[in-house]
Amino acid sequence: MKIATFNVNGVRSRLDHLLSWLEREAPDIACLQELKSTDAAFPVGAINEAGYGALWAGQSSWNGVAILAKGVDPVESRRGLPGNPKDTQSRYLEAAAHGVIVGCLYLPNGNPQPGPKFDYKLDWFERFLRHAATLMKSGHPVVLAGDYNVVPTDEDIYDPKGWRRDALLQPESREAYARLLAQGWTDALREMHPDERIYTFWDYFRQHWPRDRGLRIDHLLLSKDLAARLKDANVDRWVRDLPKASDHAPTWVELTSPKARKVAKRG
DNA sequence: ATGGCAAGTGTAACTTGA
Repeated sequence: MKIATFNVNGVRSRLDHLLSWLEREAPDIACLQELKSTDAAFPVGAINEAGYGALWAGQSSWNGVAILAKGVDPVESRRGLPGNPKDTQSRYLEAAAHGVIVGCLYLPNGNPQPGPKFDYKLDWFERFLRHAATLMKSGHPVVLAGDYNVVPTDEDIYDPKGWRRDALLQPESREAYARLLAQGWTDALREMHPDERIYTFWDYFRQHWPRDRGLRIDHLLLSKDLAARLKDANVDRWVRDLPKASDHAPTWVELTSPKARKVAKRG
């Protein structure tokens, strides 16, 4: 089973790319971020025609997350993080599909820092940490997939010095991510590729994509039982190479089938 | 320290992203 996350940077302007990617890679579950679309304008018809059920939490102009599931309708388990009813930004959606619970997140960017946007990022992160701990304790098979807007280590960026003041590399951001992993989550890409430089985002400036100057900020975190089923993880770089591409590439994990439960033999 | 590019809103020029 393949589970993917893709920051589309506008689901309507990227619809052709999204459909091409779904057709070619056929993920069983796909988490989308940065829809930049209202709920009413979300292209559910085209996604259904592509063979996917969908849940979405849109918002005018910015943010927005969606969960797609191949051949089934994902069953919503949560819309928005607990802990702050005043937060109206569409950044978290959670559902059950194909035997797993998937949390789709778009963690705030936080620039410029310091400032209110960075404060919001850290506050959102704390609420996410609390909810992630609850999910971990539940014992369910869970994947937390999305755009975390955190470069976990200096091995996850082409030039840490050039970005040292950026919100994505701040000690507070990295420490929060480390605390998340300390709950017992497995960073699937890093687990599969412990010594490789792997990027999921290349900004639009200074020809960073052709020069492969990227950042690893889109992550899939697996609960313990799912980590035991981890078979492969990687980045669909070809999508980033399309004309008018999103600045992120789809990132995915492949899991083996859950171990068949032993059935008592008759007789 | 700043800007480079892109998308949305809305139709000029801003806000935001990372």
